[in-house]
Amino acid sequence: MVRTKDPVVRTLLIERAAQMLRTREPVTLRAIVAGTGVSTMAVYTYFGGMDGLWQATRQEGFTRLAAKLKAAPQTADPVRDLAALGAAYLSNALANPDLYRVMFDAGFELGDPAAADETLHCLVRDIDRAKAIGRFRRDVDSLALATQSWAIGHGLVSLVSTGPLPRQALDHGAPMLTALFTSCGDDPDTCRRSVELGWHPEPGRETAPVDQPPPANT
Amino acid sequence: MVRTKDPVVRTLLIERAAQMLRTREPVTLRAIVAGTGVSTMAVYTYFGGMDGLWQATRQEGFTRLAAKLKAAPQTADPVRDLAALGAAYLSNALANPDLYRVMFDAGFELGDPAAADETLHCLVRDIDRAKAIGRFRRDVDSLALATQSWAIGHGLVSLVSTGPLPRQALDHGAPMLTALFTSCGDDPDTCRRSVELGWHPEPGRETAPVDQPPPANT
DNA sequence: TGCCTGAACATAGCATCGCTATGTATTGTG
DNA sequence: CACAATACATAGCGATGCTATGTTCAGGCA
Repeated sequence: MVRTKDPVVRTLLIERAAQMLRTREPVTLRAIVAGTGVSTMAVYTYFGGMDGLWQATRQEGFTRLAAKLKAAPQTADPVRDLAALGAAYLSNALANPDLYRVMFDAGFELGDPAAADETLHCLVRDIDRAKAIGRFRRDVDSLALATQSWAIGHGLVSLVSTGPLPRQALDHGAPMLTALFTSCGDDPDTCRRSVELGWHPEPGRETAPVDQPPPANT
Repeated sequence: MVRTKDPVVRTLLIERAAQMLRTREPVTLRAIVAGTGVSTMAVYTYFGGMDGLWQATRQEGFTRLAAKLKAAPQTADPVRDLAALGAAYLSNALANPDLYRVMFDAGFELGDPAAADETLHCLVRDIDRAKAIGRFRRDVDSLALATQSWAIGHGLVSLVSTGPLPRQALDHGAPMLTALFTSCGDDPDTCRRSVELGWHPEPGRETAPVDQPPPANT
């Protein structure tokens, strides 16, 4: 029994909520605290209620996404790196589909809005690099292009993860990004090759970077 | 009190659920039947439970979308018409944001999958027209391009309607569609003009085709 | 040392949720 | 006109999120 308000209990509850989200169990107050040894009151002292828990879970989703994007490879080809960011985005969303859904569910505000901005900044940085080396025109609005790339990734993964499209539809990402980047001034063939390189993770690295085991035994 | 299993009660319940969705009230069984004079059992005799009601509501969302897309103007310029379909898609989603969210929420299957396919078919038809008149290359996969256009629209409207992006971010749709269609062989400048024409509804027609009044007084 | 205050937690209970078992009224049919 | 079937209302069950109240322990002070 921990006396001081330790972050141990806090992360314990968040991870338990994420786990129940992952295993498709109904995430209820009583079910969350059932296996932890703490009482229902802990959720209220730590998060102020279920909404606070959802908000914290949402934050956790953005944190994991930021970590995934930060771990994306950085090469001399910014267009390739942009495609790699897109692939990492989709990979993260598919690895944590329920966390991803919570991230973009309405009704809850984000505790720290900087987490979402940081996501966009990763894209903006590579876009600026592409402009610097002449791949993209200098009059390209970096933030706008980053937003458009985000919309492509989000649209694809939403329609696939919890929507009507099959998983194979994610392959549309490469030609879509190629079309978008080409419209920013990149040479079509060069762009296509760069995007293909970044989009498909090279064999040898982690091809299925799931940070939690699939729910096989539960 | 209707004796025979009339569709009147059925649509009454669906519209009541949609209304409560729209006004952000918590959509509960008891709240739905509160003002209608029918009992909670009606939901079970008509829909088999709340899941059935959600499914029917989802179907209603697709039906409205199909109607909106069918009402989109048809001109001699198929690329313009494609952009108009995209604009109609966004317009419908913004006019019924909660219905739209239910449409793509996981956990519920669609009663009639043809409704979703019909949506895509509207796009495919105009894409085929564009191929027929030489705007798009003949080797373009119509279904793939339709899916990609759908992903763009869905991604944009998801991030705006219930997400972190401001409404103004919808303007990204035009350059994104232009980039996509240009990659299919259309001339960049011609494509941009066509998309602009279809994207922005001409003044004089209905510019805000909301089929329900905005919740101003509630 | 002994007590006292306040924070951190457990316990019990409330209003409400979705859902179902049961009762009641109406319609069609012989 | 009696009977079966259907459509609906009522009451209640288990479970939910949440809160009011009780209980335990850390740490300051005489």
